[in-house]
Amino acid sequence: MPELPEVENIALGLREVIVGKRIERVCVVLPAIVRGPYRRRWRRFLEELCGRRIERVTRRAKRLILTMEGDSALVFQLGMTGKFLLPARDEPSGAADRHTHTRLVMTFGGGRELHFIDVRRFGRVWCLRDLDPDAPDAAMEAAGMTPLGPEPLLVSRAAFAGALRSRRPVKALLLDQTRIAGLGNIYVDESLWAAGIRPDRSCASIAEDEAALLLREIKKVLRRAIRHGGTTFSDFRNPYGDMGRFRRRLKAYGRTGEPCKRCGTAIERHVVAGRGTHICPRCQPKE
DNA sequence: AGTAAACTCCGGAAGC
DNA sequence: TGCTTCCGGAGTTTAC
Repeated sequence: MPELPEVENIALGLREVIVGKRIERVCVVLPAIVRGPYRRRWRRFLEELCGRRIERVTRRAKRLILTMEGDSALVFQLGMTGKFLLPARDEPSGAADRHTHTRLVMTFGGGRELHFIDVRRFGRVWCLRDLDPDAPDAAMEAAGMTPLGPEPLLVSRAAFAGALRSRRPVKALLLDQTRIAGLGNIYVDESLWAAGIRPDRSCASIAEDEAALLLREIKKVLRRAIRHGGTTFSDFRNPYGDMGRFRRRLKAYGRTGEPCKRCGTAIERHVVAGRGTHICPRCQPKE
């Protein structure tokens, strides 16, 4: 599942290849993924992109943003299984994956292609105008996209404490993209394990120093995951087809029954906020 | 209004 | 072999 670190790595990988490239054509294989004001006029919107250069490849939370000359933009939300692939220049589109689950293909001058692939079809792409890549929220909200909370790597301690003002379970808050934007199931479980906080605890029970610790651990986990290329749990790949290397460094997520890396107690799996949740019952005590 | 749970989309994987 | 169930990011709906 692509969360913030995976999308950051996708952006890094795409940036070095496609920035400055001129779009020759965009082929939408599955029109149902297109959203926004141009949802029903995407053909025309995408035709207008032809001949323009890609100016920026950026990330906002789990969204990947391609900004073109003239401030038109494509914003991708990858859902569970969305990924990008940059087939090597001469590769004759061979992978079976590519034929059956490719949802959109951009072709650049020189013949280089970018494929958006998404098995589960939860991924979406928004066609936007007048997007400032350094402040994309205004354009995204104007197009009807759900407003996003602050970036976890940039948010201040005070703003984070504010985001936690609630009586809901802390895990529910961390997954709520309108409160804080970019975390998903994997990194929420990892951060809560690192901070020694039980995911089902009410935010109201979390003291100021615990919140500060939690934020520090969130930032540490995200930075390490970014550095290691993200986590491949089932099928994440970067645009070159490489797996993330962070999986073997996970401390809680997906380790049900295995010994806690801190105390040796078996990791347990529960359901919190409707999600599979991994905890060490000893390191993450009740209240 | 805030919250929570249920339901929707979808197909691979796991279980029977 | 073939069926059923599970899973989840995010949006919507329903109920308190």
